[in-house]
Amino acid sequence: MTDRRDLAALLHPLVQSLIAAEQPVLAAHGISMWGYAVLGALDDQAVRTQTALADAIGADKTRIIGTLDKLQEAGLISRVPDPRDRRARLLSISAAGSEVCRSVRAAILAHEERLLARLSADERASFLSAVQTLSRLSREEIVKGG
Amino acid sequence: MTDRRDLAALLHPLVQSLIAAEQPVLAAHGISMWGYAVLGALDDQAVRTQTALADAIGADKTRIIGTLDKLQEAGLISRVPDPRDRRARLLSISAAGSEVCRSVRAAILAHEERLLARLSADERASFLSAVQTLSRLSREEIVKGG
DNA sequence: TATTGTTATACTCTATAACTATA
DNA sequence: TATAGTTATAGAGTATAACAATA
Repeated sequence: MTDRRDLAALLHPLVQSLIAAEQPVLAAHGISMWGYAVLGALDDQAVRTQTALADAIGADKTRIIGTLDKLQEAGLISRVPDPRDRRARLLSISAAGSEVCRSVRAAILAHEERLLARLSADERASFLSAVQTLSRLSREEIVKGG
Repeated sequence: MTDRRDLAALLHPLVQSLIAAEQPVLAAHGISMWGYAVLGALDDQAVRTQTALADAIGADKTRIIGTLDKLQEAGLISRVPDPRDRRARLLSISAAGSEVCRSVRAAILAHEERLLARLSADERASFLSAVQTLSRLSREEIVKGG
């Protein structure tokens, strides 16, 4: 191992910059970062409760309410009481929401491709593979050092 | 390019978990995350003003004052008015501070090594190389897509 | 007048607790 | 009594503005 700064110190500023780079794309589509996170989660599969959705994107249930209000108002998601248990809200993405999600993701990935062009083909492939492997670890696994 | 989530979405939770994993180590040495950031910056080189130090670690100048107070009180840094311009504060790390920095870094790197063991040797090397390459980019370069 | 550090203030984000409705 | 969602409140972290000292 060559001497290096810790991963958090290296990655934290990078992530902050990546988030900043996403803002213009999100603003152009009229959605927030949390709105994009919600669309991304619902694009995979519908969800039965807002609490489950919040967990899926690492947010508090109280934190996504305003986001859901806006997405619903914009017609990007559907949010209806479950007829079998009217306490719960059935959440799903609309065709328009799916289109926004795809469009935003394409723009962000295109932007990221320009950054990844700084890496060699080998580095690039291994980097993406490693990021996906590590991002599959749970917080507990990482904290414990699994 | 295989379809994937965007880098910020993949890396943000990972970084949060890495930061959480650092807390016990930092607590054991009685310093905060910002304290560790300051020690890391001063370990490379002394700095003439607090504003320059804040910039170096991506913080606001008003944000590190309490941190500097604590580090100074603990004898981990030296902080004296520049005799040639008494507005500025000459900042440098002490022997004790350097020792704490080294000790904390060693513990964090050892922890991270356990995580990186999940990657193949090839992936691991390319991942670290890529992270260091990307982390050298300025925020402007990343936002613009350089 | 400009700059460095500091303090005071306000703002944003987030979490906690209290409330409503359903079960 | 317990759960889902919502609202209200409070807390942490951060940025902005005002201030004192020095140049």
